[in-house]
Amino acid sequence: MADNTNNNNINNNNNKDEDDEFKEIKEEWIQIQNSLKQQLILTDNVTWSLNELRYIGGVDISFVKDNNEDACACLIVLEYPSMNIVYKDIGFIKLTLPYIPGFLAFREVTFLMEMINRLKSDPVNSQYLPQVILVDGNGILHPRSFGLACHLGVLADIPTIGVGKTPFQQDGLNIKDIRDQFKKNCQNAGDFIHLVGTSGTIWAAALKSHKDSTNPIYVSQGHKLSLETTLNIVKLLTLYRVPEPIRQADLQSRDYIRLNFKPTTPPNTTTTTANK
DNA sequence: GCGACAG
DNA sequence: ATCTTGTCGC
Repeated sequence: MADNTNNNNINNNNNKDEDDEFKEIKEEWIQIQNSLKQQLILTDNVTWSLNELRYIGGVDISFVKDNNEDACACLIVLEYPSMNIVYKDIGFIKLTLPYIPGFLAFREVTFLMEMINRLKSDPVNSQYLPQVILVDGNGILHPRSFGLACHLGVLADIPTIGVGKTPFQQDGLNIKDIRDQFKKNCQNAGDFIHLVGTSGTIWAAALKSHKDSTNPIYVSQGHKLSLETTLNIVKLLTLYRVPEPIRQADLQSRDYIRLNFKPTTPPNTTTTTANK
């Protein structure tokens, strides 16, 4: 009865933390996404044409600082081309899962689906069900070609677009090369470069969305849209660096937290005296 | 051993 | 994601 209970490997205590504390759950999640991936469509698969684009959704989740479970989820529907907000679903949520790089969908997608399903079943507002949803996170620009935008699109069966502010570096993609090419080739708003991996895969586009933007946004296919159509839609909806549906969802959810979040235990645990 | 790692 | 002031320009 010695104390060498886990000696399957000879030297396994020189790594960072534990050896992948999420290894089990990751394997499970990969299987789930592999299954969903069979339903993913990366060509134009919509009944409308661009000049019939009217209702566009944007989703985002904002977080409370120093707090791992309280957050605010928001679904915005904009009318194009007026850009008026015609529908808003916003409220606090309780996060249950951590952020694990490459697995953002599992942390956020259930809350996004709740909002979409609420709209789908709303007798008054279901007319505003968006024709396409812009997602704060990548689409196929992802280690397993299935980012949050893809995951949400398949579950909701709605066309989606992934919009990221930082890219995954995979398949030979490299942030320095991307920035160099971007700086060289993208001078005006609307200019973009394709992100082509070593394998020849076109993962996304780095888009100069606004004339004053130094950094690109990374636009990748989510579901049911070609990259070309995806980019055309993003360009139509961009007034600032971040496309308006996502920008509005972000602004609204941040405001909501600032105005409505009440800490349960204020940082006043020291003084219980001196009230007169 | 080292770098990368959406939000 | 969040922490933060100013600053440059239209």
